[in-house]
Amino acid sequence: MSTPIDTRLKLMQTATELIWESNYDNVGIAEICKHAGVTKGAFYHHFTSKADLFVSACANDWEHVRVSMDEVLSPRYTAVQQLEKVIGLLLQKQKRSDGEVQICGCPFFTAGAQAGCEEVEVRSAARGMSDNGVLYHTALARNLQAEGYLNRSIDPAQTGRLLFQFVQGLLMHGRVCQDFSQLCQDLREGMYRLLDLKDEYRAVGKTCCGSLVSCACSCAETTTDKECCAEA
Amino acid sequence: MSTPIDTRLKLMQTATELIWESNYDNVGIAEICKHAGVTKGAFYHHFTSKADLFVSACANDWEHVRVSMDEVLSPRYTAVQQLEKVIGLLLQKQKRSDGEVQICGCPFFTAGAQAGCEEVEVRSAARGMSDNGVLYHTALARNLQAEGYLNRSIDPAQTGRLLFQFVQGLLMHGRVCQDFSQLCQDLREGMYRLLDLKDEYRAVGKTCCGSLVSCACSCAETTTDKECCAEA
DNA sequence: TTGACAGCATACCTTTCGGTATGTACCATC
DNA sequence: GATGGTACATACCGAAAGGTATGCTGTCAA
Repeated sequence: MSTPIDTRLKLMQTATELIWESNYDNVGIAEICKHAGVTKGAFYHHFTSKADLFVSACANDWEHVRVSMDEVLSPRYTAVQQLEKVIGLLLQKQKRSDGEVQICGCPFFTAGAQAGCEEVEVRSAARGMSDNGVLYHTALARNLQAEGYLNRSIDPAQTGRLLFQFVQGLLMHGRVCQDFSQLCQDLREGMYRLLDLKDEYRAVGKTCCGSLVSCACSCAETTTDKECCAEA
Repeated sequence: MSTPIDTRLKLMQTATELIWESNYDNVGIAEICKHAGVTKGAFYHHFTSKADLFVSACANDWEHVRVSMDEVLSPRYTAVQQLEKVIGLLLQKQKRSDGEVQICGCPFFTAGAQAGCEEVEVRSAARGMSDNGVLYHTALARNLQAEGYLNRSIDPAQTGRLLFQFVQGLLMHGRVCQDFSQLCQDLREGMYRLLDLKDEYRAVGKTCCGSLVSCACSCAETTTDKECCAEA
């Protein structure tokens, strides 16, 4: 017995999943409905269009991410701890519901960048997600600077953008290559360099995976450490 | 009077243009044909499928980029000159045929990252483009290190990846935001940081645009300096 | 002169897409 | 027990997609 709100949620979650693993244009409404176990009638009862679903799914997903990010950027943690936890969250996100690793990047941002000039709602939703991402990376950069972890004086806003842009590019590249252990190394090293983090606070990137990654993943608290970097 | 090779070339170029400004899934064969001024019959005479056209267009475009990159990475230039010229090339690429600035990123790489699990040819072509990009950025990083422009000892291969990933993310982000002057600043600053380029070789990023960018653009040799960063 | 083939043009096919129109089961309210 | 609204289900639609079948036309070797 499912309530209307369940149906709505299921549609958003299914859309997120499918678009994540493929892309906006390539995932049809029929496919989403089939995977969600509902009919088209139900779909158009809850959403006015495919774009509407996308925007809603964006908001829904961001709400989850935001909660995690707020937790991770809590003042309880030092800025370096925050950094490591953000890295952990990012890696954690690149896993499917079945636990298998599949690097998909950010479906919403990707969709926004992909969608041509048309579909303004989709683009603006993606842009909103992008702004959110930059905002949180900016906060992270600001914290790191304020607590004296950085070698240079930086512009937090610009650094936030750089971090976000790098992460997105990294994930896109990971999507093509599907090399998770390399993704781990590159993510860490890239962020360190963009921030110009002081050497003593850099985790030894050489050994990558293993304890480092599992440590990073564990902060996401949804899976055990073991399965995080199995191929290492 | 157009020769068969003209038709083939026109189709590839048109496909590159349209996909560049939109995306692979969203651009139809009919649209490409219309813009190229040929019919579907002509299209399927030269290409077996849409994916085939994409792969061919990839190769064709890369051939042009490669020539530019080989020129830019010539030993005639110092490594910092090479770096500035690469930056110029990247910015130069973000302009349409009509001269207007439109940040579109790399159509091939984007397509590869976007295309779901299907269309293996498309994915592998995009991956090839990605490998090419990494290769050349690696060479750039190696040169910079060899000539002593960097503060730290780096792994050129990893740094090449980081640079490429960052650039792709930057361009995707630019695609969403369409802020060219910010793109200029961020591109330069991001690359400097990822390389950890010595301070004395960093162009003053604060003033961005203006002479810096036009200088960078001029190396592409296809347009005058004036129109490069008009809104500055 | 003619056959053959490259290089197209035109018409059409099938599938799939986003979206709609309409019907129905259910539950609360009066 | 009639009414009305919510929450769907089913059937269908027009448009556009990628791709095909076939016919025309110019060129060139035999």
